[in-house]
Amino acid sequence: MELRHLKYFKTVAEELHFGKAATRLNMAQPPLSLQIRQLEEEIGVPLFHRTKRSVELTQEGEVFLEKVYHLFDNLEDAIKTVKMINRGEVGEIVIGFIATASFDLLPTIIKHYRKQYPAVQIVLKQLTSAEQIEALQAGRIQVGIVSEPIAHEGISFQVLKQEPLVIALPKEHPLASETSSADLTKFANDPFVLTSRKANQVYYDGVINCCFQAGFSPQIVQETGEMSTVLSLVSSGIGVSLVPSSIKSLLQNEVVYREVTDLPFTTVNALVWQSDIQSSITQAFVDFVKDSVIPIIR
Amino acid sequence: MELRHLKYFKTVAEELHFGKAATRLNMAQPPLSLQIRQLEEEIGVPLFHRTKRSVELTQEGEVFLEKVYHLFDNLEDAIKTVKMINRGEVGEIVIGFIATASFDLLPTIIKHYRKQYPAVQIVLKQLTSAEQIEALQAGRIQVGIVSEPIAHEGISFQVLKQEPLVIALPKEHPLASETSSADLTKFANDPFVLTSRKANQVYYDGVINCCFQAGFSPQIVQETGEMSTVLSLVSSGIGVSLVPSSIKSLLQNEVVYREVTDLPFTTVNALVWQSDIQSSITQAFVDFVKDSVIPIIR
DNA sequence: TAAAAATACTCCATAGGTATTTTAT
DNA sequence: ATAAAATACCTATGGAGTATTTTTA
Repeated sequence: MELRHLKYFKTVAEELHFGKAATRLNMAQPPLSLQIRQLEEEIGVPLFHRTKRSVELTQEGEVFLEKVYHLFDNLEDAIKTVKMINRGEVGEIVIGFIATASFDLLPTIIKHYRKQYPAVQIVLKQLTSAEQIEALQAGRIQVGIVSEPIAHEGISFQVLKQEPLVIALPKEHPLASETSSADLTKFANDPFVLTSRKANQVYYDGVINCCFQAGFSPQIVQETGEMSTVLSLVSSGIGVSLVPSSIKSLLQNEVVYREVTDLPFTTVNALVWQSDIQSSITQAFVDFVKDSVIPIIR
Repeated sequence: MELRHLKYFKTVAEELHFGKAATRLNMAQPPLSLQIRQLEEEIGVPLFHRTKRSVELTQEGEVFLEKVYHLFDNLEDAIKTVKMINRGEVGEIVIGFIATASFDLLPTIIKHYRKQYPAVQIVLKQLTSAEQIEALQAGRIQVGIVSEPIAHEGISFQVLKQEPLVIALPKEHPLASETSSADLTKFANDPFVLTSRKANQVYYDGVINCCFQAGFSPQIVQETGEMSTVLSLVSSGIGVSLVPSSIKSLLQNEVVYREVTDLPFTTVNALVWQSDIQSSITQAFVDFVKDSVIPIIR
C-alpha cells in the first residue's frame, strides 16, 4: 500500500463517482479503478458497494475514510512541525548573558526575538563571560552575550554594542554637581570600587588602563561580583567607579554619572555561539540578531 | 511522497546506517539513499546529518520519526478496525424480539453471541412480529425473533425452535393436581385468557384452532398485550390459558402447567432478516445463530 | 440507449539493481 | 586501507494512458 492508494480512496469516497474522482486527480478512470481494487484487495475488505450505475461506501469504507482523513492530518502536521523546527520557529534556546547586559541589551534582544519567534521557549542564564564560553563548548547554552570577544577555539562572535565608560560618583562628591565632561585625573586620589577581575577581566583591566593613561594607579578599596553592588557602594559614599554608560538608569537618584574625556577604553558586548551550529533555532537566533537587532541598538 | 519513503526513513532512522537499513528492507543501498534524499527534498528539511562515515538524525529527523511512528500506528489501526468491522466483530446490531422470546430464546442467543463477538453493541427492541417485519424493511432493526415465519418480500427467515403449547391453570383449579397429559376437551367450559390477536395473530388463531379441533369454541374473558399478564390473570383464578411451554419457568408457584394431548398447533420462533444483508455484523450474527446457536437450543 | 465502471492492451516513468567513485577514519 | 555513502548507469516492474466492452437504470 502507498499513500497514493489512500489519496485515491479519499477522492473516490468524496466524489462517489470514479469518473469525477479521476478528473479531480488529473488521471484516467481505469487506472483509478485498478488502484482502488488493489487497495481493497490488500486490506482484504471491500470499501465500496459498486453497481455499474452508482458507487457508495460500505460501512467499512466509511470508517476507513475517517481514519484516512486522520492519517493525512497527521502527515501534514508532521511536515509542518518539521518545517517549523527547520526554520527555528519552535523548540528551546538557552541564552547566557553577563549581568550588565540585563539592563538594556538583553531585554531589547528578547523583546524583538519573541515577536518574531513566539513558539521558541527562551531559557536565560546569567553567567560571566568566561563561564559562557565554557557553557557554549559543553552545549549547556546555545548563545551567549559576553563582554570579552576574544577568539576561542570553535566559537564565533559578533559585536553588538560598544559603549563608553562613565564615572559614577556619590551625590555628595565635590565634583558631582558639575555637568560637563570630567577629567579622569581629578579622581586620582578617590577610592575606587570595581567588580572583581575574575568576574570580568577585560573590564577590570580596561579601567586600570584608563587610570594608568591618566597618570595614576587607582586605589581599589572594594571589589564585588555584581555591577549593581558596585553602584550601591558608590551611593553610600565608599568610593567612585568607572561603569558602562548603559547602566546610568540604575540608582539614578543616589548616584551621579558623568562623562569622562579622552578615555582609551570602551566596553564591548558581543554575541557568541558555537561555530558549527547544530540547531536551526540557534542559527535563526544568530541570524535574527545580526540582521534585525543590531541595526536597532546601534 | 509515498508510504515507501516513510518506511525507508523509519528503517534508516532506526539503523542509522544506510547499508544495514537496506539489508533489512531487502534492497540495495543506492536506491535507499536516493529515496531518503527524495523525501528530504520533498519536505524541504534535512532529516539526517550525514558524514561519509556516520549517519545521525537531525533535530527535525527525530521529531519526524516520532510522527512517522504515530502515522504507521494509525494506519495499522485503521486496517485492523476495518477488518474487524468486515468480520462483524465491532459495531452495533439492533435485535427485535417478541415478548415470549425473552424468557429463554433471546437470553440463550445473546449469551452465546456475546461470548463470540464481545465488541458488538447489542440493542434490544421488544416488538410484535408484524412490527418487526416493518422495522426490518425500514432498517430500524437488523434481525428479529418472531413467531410468524410467513414469507415477506425481501425478508429471509430461519426457524429456531418449535415448541408445544401447555395449558396454564390456577393452583385451585380442579384439574391442577393431575400430572398426566391433559385432554383439552376437559376445559371446554373454562374461561380463557389470551394475548390479543393483534399482538400475535398466529398464536391467537392457533389457540382458537386447537379448541375448535377439540370440539369447542373457547370463551375468551380477557385479552392482554403481554404473556406475563396472561399468567398473572390465570394465577388470580380468572381463567386458564394455552401458552408456549418455554414460559413454564414463570410464576411457577402460582400457576400449574400441564401438557395437553394431541394439540394440532405448536408455536414456532424464527430469526428474520433482510434478504440482502447490508452489514457484515448482521451477516455474522445470522451465520452465528444458524451455525452455533440452533444446535444448542434444539 | 446512455452513463458509468470494468476489461484489455500499450507505453514509459521510475523504483530498484549493479558497478564504481568518493571520502573520512 | 577500509568502510560507508554517493554517483552513474541500466533494467524492468507497474502505474497510467487509450480503446473497448459490459452492465443496468
